[in-house]
Amino acid sequence: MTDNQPKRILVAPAWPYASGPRHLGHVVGFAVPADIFARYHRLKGNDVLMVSGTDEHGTPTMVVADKEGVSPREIADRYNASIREDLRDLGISYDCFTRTTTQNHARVTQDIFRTLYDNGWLIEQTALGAFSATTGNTLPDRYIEGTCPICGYPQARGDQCDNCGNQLDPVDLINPRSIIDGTTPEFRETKHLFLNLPAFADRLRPWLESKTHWRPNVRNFSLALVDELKPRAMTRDIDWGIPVPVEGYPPETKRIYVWFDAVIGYLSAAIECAANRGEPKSWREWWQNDDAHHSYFMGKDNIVFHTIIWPAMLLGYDIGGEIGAGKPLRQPDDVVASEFLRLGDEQFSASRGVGVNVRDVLERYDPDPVRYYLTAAGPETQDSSFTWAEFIRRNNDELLANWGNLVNRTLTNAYRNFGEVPAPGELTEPDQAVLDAVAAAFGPVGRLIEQSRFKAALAEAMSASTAVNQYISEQAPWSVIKADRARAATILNVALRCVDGLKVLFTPFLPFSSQKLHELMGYDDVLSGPLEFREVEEEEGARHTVLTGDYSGWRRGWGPTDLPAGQRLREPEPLFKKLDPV
RNA sequence: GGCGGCGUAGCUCAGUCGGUUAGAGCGCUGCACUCAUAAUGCAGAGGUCGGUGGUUCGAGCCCACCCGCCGCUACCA
Repeated sequence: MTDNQPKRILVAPAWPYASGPRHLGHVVGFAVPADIFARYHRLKGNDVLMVSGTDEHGTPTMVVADKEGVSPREIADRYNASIREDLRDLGISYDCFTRTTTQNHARVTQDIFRTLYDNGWLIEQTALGAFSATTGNTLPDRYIEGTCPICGYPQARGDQCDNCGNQLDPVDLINPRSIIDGTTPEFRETKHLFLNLPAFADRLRPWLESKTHWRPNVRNFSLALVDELKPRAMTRDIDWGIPVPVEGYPPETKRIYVWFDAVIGYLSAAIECAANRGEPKSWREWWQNDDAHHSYFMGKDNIVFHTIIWPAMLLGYDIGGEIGAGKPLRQPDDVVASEFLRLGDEQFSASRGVGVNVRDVLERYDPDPVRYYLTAAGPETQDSSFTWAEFIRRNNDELLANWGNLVNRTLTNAYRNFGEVPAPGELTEPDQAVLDAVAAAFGPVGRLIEQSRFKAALAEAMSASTAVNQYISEQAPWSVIKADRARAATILNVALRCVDGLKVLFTPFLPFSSQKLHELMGYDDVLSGPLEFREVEEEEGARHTVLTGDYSGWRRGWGPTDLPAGQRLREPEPLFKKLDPV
């Protein structure tokens, strides 16, 4: 990715589960890093395709639906709508943020499932499963509670006893009960189709070993798994999900495992996006192109699905059925997993009500301070804690004090004294040095973004901002102008050009304030525009709404700008609000 | 239990293949400036790099053990 040829970059952020509102711990992992990466590559001139959507099938959606006495579809609809609004308001620039309940997604999923079955990678096995006595649905191990057969702890979970730490089988629990409604689960034999993961181990291992540029946590974790692979069931005893395209698996009782279809979303959403644009074959430029690059973004809990299961599915699908049409599909080039965000010293947990919902934050604060915080203080290499006090402090003492203040003092000086970008005279050595410093920041910041080192990239951009603050303090145009207006014009011209360059440097991280600054600088075009919802129609009147944007009209160019002297400035206003300490 | 991670300045964290006086941001102290949302700039104080013992000419980085915290352990994502 270091040459100058435009590249096809697939940005693949994990699919948020449509079973409830998403909190900061979710978006810090998949949304914000992916968006920084996507926006950077767009600025650089690459062909970015960022696709994802809400993950709507599976047990968690059903559990929520059962609790509320509504259909799973109703839950999925509700949270698809709220999650895509959260993501729009955070400025996550998806080319297509769709959902897994589309006809397109079902078609692609079934093609892959059927092809894996025909190729012999899905094998039928029977296992003892737990079922809810009231609904007849599968009861995942975690939803069963009982007395631990080892230590006698009365609230052991089906998979593990929280008291003695032993791993359990729900069948062995004394007095088992469903945590959903308290009834005793039924255990009976059930057949499923298992993906033969061990059969791929010898191809996955060297592939993983070759990924030396991955974050160590992702690579090491995956390599540890690859030697102990067991076949994994890809069907479930539920009636909410994509029907199994194999005989003997009626949709009334059996559906495809939610994770099987969720990872396929990266492919099906690319196909949908192409169709929505009226170029139905264009997705192949990303998926069947040796020069393309695929980067996946997620929390660490999703690693196994992206480094083992999805690659195995792609290997098994090989040159494909209907979708592949004779050519293999591209494997992940990078899998970027974040660690976990804690709330103070507690783990975020949707089920225990510990967390800060994206919506709650965005109702009180602008998106860029939130993005700044999640990038600067996010759990990039180890778990980190969110606190409101830290959020306020980062906003006031870093974002506003350094970058916001630089913009404000520069624009205020220039606007008040000249009303436009003043024409420069001859440049002094310090003038050239600060311009060079800003220009020189693009290389490292870009490289760090490409390496998924977003924290360091943002710090690098901030230090470039510091350099310009230093320059202005040393040159003191407010003082110079009293005796030498021409020299003050030169200083402010240089400062404005620096700010204009920094604006681009900050755009991937802070798209909203960068666009606002773009306008204050007197530009009329779009650096980073609004995202939008579009309705998509499928067969028989089925409709859904996708989050997208018209990125083709956004300004390109990863480097210093060519700010024209004489360009009228607009009346300055602060980019960021000072927040009251909590 | 097994596997893995973490413990570096008051706070949050960087420290790539072990190599000169251990870094950053914020906070703190002093000075300067006063264009700017009291925001900026300069200077400075502050760490026996969790503990113990090893390997090495040399260890924050490697090894062993110990203490503390955490995650994963796959039909919950």
